[in-house]
This record gives sequence, C-alpha cells and structure tokens, in this order.
Amino acid sequence: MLVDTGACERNVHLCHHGRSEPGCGDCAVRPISVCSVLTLPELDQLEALSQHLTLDKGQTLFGQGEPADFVFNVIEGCLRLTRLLPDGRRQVMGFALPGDFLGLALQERYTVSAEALGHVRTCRFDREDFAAVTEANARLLKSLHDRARFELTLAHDQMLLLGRRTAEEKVAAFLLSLKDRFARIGHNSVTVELPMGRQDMADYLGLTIETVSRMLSRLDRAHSILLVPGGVRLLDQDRLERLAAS
Amino acid sequence: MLVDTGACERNVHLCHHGRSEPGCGDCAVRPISVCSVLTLPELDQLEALSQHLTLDKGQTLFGQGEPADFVFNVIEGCLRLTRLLPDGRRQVMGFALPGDFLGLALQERYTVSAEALGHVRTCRFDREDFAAVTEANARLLKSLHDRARFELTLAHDQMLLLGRRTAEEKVAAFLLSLKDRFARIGHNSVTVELPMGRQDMADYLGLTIETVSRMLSRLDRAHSILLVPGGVRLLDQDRLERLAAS
DNA sequence: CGAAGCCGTTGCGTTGGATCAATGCGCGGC
DNA sequence: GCCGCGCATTGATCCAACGCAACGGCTTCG
Repeated sequence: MLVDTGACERNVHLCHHGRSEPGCGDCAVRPISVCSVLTLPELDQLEALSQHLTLDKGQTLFGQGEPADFVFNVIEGCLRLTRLLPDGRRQVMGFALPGDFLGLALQERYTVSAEALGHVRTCRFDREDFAAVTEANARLLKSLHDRARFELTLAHDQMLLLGRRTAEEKVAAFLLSLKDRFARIGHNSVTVELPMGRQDMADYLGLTIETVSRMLSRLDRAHSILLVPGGVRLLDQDRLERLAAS
Repeated sequence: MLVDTGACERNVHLCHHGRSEPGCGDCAVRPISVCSVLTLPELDQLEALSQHLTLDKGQTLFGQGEPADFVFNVIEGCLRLTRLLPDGRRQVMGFALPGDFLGLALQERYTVSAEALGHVRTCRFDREDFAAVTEANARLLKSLHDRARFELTLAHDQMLLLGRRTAEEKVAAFLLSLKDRFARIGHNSVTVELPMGRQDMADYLGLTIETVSRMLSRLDRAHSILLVPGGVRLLDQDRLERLAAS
C-alpha cells in the first residue's frame, strides 16, 4: 500500500505509421484484438488514424485524472491499471496484455493509471477519431460491446473474489486466471510468468504484500506450485482449482 | 452468508401486451431506460416482442446457471443480483432499480440470480429476438454499449471498495451511492429507503450482517445518519462523503 | 392475546490478515 | 569483489472484522 513515488517517466517513444514498418495487416495481435472484425480497407482507414507508441518498464501510458484523449490497443508487453485513493491506498483494477483494448470504461478523464510492467508496445488512437469510426462501423461497435460485456463478467468475478474469498483462494485463483489469459494469447505453459511484483498482486487481490508472499510460500511448501525466478510453475492444478473453486 | 433455502417461488405473473394496458409509448421508465433512444415506430416494433412480467417479494426472475433465454427492463421495484459459491458464500453483485437493463453481462447461462426485494414489474424479451433488434439498430446498440461501459466503471468502483476500504467506509459509500441512484430515478430525499435486508448489504459489501449492523449503529450514534424503519436518513452527508472518500 | 418466526442489534471471545521489524537475496555499478 | 538498493521472505505482534450467542422488537397466525 505504498504511495506512488510519482517519478513516472513520460518520455515515451512515438511514431506515425510509415511505409517502413509493418502495418495493421501484419499486426501480431490483430486476430485477438478488436480489429479482428475489420476488413482490409477498414483496417487501412483505421491505420491512418493510428500511432505506435512504446514504453519502457515503469513508464506511464496515462494517469488517473488526466483528460482521456486517447484509446489504445496493447500490442506487446503488460500494463498495470491502478486506481489510487487520496490517502495512498491502491487498487489494481487489472493487468492489460497483448490484444487488450484500453478505453472501454472511458469517461471524460481516465479513472485509472496505466503503467508499463516491462517493455510495452501500443497502438494509439485519438479518442474522437476512434469514436467517429466506431459510430460509422456497426461491426466494430459490436466487437467493442462484446469486449465490454466480457470485461463486465471479469469484473463481477473479481468482485466475488475480493468480497468473499480467503487470501489463499485469492492467490490460487489469480495464478489460474493468469495462466488462462497467457494461454489465450499463445503462451501456453504450466510455468506462469509473473510480470508484476508482489505489491501489484497484493493490490489486485485486496491483500498486503506479506500475505501474498506467505500464501505463495504455503502453496510452494504444499507442492501445489513451485516458485521460480520471475514466475510460478503450477504443479497441482487440480488442488489450485479446488482452492479457487467457484 | 446463509445458503439459499431454494424455496424460490417461480409462479410469476405474465401477460402479453394488449390494447387494454399502456404500451411502451407511455412507459414510466422509458426516459431512463435503454429504450429512450428509440423512435416511436421502433418502440412499436420492440413492443411486439415484449411481455410484461410481475414478481412478488422473494420470487426469482432467473437463477444462476439457468439458460439465459431472456433479457429484461426493470419497470418498478428492486431486484437483488447474487452469485453463490458452492459452499454457500454469497456475493451480491448489485441491486437493479427501475430503468435498469438486465442482460448486459450475458453468457449462455445466467451468471447471477435475480430475486425480487418487493413487488417488481419487468418487461421481458426473448434474448434472440432482442439480439436481432440490437443487430439491426445501431442507436440501440450504442445505448446498450454506453450502459455496459457505465456498469464497468461501477464495477471498478465496487472493486476498489471491496478491496481497499474499511467496514465503516463501505457502509457510508453504500448509503451515498444508493441515495444517488434513487435521486437519478426521481425519488430525491435525504431519507434513503433500504429495500434490501442487512444480509444483502453485507453480501454486497463483503462484510457480515453483524458488522453492517454495528457500522450503521456507529454512524447513528455519531449522528451521521438516523436509522428509521425501512431506511436511513442521511444527517451529515459531508462526513459520510469524507468517510467514503475517493 | 400468546406463541412462533424472522430480522436486527449488541456483547464477547476468536482469528485471519494487517502491521511492524528483521533478514535474505539478486542485480547493477564501480 | 564489494557495496548499495529494491524486492521478497519470514517471524512476532496486533487489531478490525468475524463467529457465536443472547436478546429484543415486529409481524403473523392460531
């Protein structure tokens, strides 16, 4: 529950699309992004409005309270979405992975901050531009709506987790859900990478860093998982699923 | 955290629209429902697909796990949306009031149960029928999408509340949010009706019934609120807002 | 009018997770 | 190789919320 040091780098690397780099047609995350429903001509139209933007670890894509002028597709890397209370308590609302769209829950201003947990590449659109395309393209709107509905069910799952699950259940459920998300974007393995730190997990699960660490140690001691540098190997997935049971 | 007794009445009153009762054009919640964006001819089209359905206190509109064959507009009354864990732990995902649309977070099956907290009137659509109308009407889709996005921000607020707020803050925030919601549907008063029981509040806030009761008593003793039968009068809204601070 | 339920409140002991405090460990810089 | 830093782990203690139990008020029903 640390207060953000505020030393968030903002000198992100920005570049307009040009002939020299691969366009939307070759985009690695196209099949799993909102763009998957677009035809090639529509993609061209969208590409003209897009800018690529890369971040390094620790840099901020946008900050809570700032005017919400842009929406984003995550192409590569992982971002942490956090909301901060005035007294420094922090809730991590989620982690954005490749293929995710940032800008669904949009108001006039961003309600969360988005920070890179490692090297990140995104595709950025002016919010008004993007809204105009959405307005004119029912398939894109439908695709966004489907994503919003899916996000809503995820949020409901998380509400159940935060409200009614024990610390051990929370950690087990988190590891399994992360495994599933990585599986869906191609990286399929029993060893789950943990791009975020313990504090981030704690703030996501409504726990403290110490409790997360203790629960991971307990699961490790019970041979349900194996703690490895930078991640976790899921040894007894059945037991984890029983713990996370819903 | 009681296990549902399962004695949920399902003999709801159902009637097709006929000349004898007021149609969508005269619907009390039209201005605040998803239907507000529809023209009169479009309303007629929708009305032909709709059935009115009334419930009495304790009756179930739909149950978690059942095939999600219908979507609903709430016309009158209040419903409790709950998700149950296998061991009986319960999370109330929300309370639906007049003007609310049930069916945004829809999967193949309902992920929550919806139960009437008093007399309830709803407007029901076959899910496929409604999807077809949505597909063909971009304005309706946009309206639903806006609602989904709004619900998503509400869910995020609730995640912060569940994860990082104290019992007293949770109760204060709940009372204020309920006041706001009632205000938005016309019932504007410092005395907030509480259609749900203490157990429902507890399961919504991730607390026990005793803790909710204690916090209400504490706020009452501090003259921040006044407990009245069936509701609460907000005496010191500033202090409540400071407690709920975000 | 009394009995039986149901719901909400309150008191009290318990406890899961928070908090405080050390210690460990890997990594980059020099 | 050694130092310093940030992060993770572990132990000891504390406390906010839980769990249990008793009580009280309201409603329903015979």
